[in-house]
Amino acid sequence: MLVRIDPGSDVPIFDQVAGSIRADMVAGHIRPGDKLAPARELAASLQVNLHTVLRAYQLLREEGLVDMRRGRGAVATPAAATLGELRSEIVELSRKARALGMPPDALAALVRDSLRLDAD
Amino acid sequence: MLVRIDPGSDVPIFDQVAGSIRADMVAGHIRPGDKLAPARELAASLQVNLHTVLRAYQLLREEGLVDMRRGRGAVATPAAATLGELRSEIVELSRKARALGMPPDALAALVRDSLRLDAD
DNA sequence: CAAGTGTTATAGTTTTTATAGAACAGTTGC
DNA sequence: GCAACTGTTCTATAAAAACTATAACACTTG
Repeated sequence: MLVRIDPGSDVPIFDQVAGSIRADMVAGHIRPGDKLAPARELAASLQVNLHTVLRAYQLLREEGLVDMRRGRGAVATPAAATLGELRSEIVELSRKARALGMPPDALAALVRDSLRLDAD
Repeated sequence: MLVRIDPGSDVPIFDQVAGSIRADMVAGHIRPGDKLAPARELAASLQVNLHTVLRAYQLLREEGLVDMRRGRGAVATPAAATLGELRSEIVELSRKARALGMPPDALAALVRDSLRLDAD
């Protein structure tokens, strides 16, 4: 599990960490049953505080993507696999948006709002 | 131009305003050449500070979606029309994500990261 | 029982967001 | 020309969110 963050980004670190892990689930690099890196260990490797990583992990848990228990660590759930079903759509959308020169944050906000609305 | 915001949301107001306007561009409700509401006027109707609305407008300008000049106001650019090309993809992705019970913020982060990466 | 895990609590600093008021500088239309 | 309206810039403040730091706690595994 390789997590990358950009300290200079305006996106919160905990959000970047969660996003990086979600991307690995979509790509199939993280599959159900796989253990995530221990929070303390990941925090050290990213040179970030333990709580920042834990917040990312808890965000993923709220989304049903990981199971967490003290002593056992964080483990990817079956829901992590269903994420892969979105892969082709996301790739296609990204491709078109890139061709239009659309900034990532703008497209993300667009998708977020679309999903938030009751009907499309 | 109808702008809706949710004061209780965790999404910043300026981001919601920009998002609402982008959504109108995707839907074709705002077309190139259309004038956006004057910042002071929109701020008053949303009961929000002038600077908050201006920040949203300037965000859209940085994305090339609007032209702004003092005295003349904010006007949608040709880029606002190309946004509509993304409509079907966004709708389809939202539909699938909703079926998977995916939270809007999680999907948004996924799309954002996908677009940010050099290659898919 | 020891080592490793997430959990909780408290505290403090930094950054971001949002507000407020004022003055400035272009544009438009009378 | 000028009055009204536009975004722009500036200073200042308050509130909220993000991040760090430290410590203690509780469950799991070997």
